[in-house]
Amino acid sequence: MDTSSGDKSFTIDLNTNPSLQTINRIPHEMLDEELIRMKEENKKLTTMLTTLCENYKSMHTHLIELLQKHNSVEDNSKLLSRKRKAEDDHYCCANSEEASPKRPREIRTNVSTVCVKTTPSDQSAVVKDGYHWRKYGQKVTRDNPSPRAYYKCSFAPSCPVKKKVQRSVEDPSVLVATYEGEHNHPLPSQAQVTVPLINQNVTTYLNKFMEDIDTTSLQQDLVAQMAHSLTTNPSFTAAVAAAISGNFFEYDY
DNA sequence: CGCATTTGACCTGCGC
DNA sequence: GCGCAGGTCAAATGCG
Repeated sequence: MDTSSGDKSFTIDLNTNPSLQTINRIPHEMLDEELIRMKEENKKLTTMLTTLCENYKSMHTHLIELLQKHNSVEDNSKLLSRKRKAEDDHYCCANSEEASPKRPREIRTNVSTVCVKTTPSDQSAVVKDGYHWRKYGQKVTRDNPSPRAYYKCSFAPSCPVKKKVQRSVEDPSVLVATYEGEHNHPLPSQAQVTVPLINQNVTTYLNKFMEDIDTTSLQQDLVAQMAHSLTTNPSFTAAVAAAISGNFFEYDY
């Protein structure tokens, strides 16, 4: 793969169907060499992962700072309704498992928001996340002409999880789903799961952040490193495939 | 017939 | 206390 070209498509052939008979015919010395190479690749990947985690941490810290600034500005704005302010408090504490001190009666746990891109022809406010939901209400809110739908998890009668789904004001093709609570049962089905775009709070920050950095060079560097590590070593891809198929421990370390 | 959805009424919290 | 807005309930309705 030529990462220096303008082609932004990125595919990795993991060689997921290696012939184990071929592997068995490889001399022992070569296997040792491959093992050493794999360890080196593993080190590289570990280093990359560490770097990514550090970048994520710094971005997360930056995000929290920006959100705090953003909320302080909005608190001073008299244009917002009282309920909207309450929602901002709620979003501020999303995923932090902190209840608002102003609302001790209402304990919100594990609140998360996801955005899901839909096709323009798809007018249904349905987010396929693998769980079974029963719609129990719909309301048109003041700040959004699109109706907000209220769902309860219907897979288990005792499951307390609720979901609100509403189309985004900025982009009607984007469904914003807010989940409250935690499922007390396993995921019934992994099939037909709609891939969420990203946490809504992160979206705003990332849009600004990505304007400030050289995304092209960053992406090219990352892609080049990952592609090089993964594709130049057939043994690595064979080992990955073996691990996936459950044969990883057949390797004699 | 049973279940899910719809929708108007009602409840609740909050600011003035 | 009143009004507003979001959230929930439950009877009516639709559908397979």
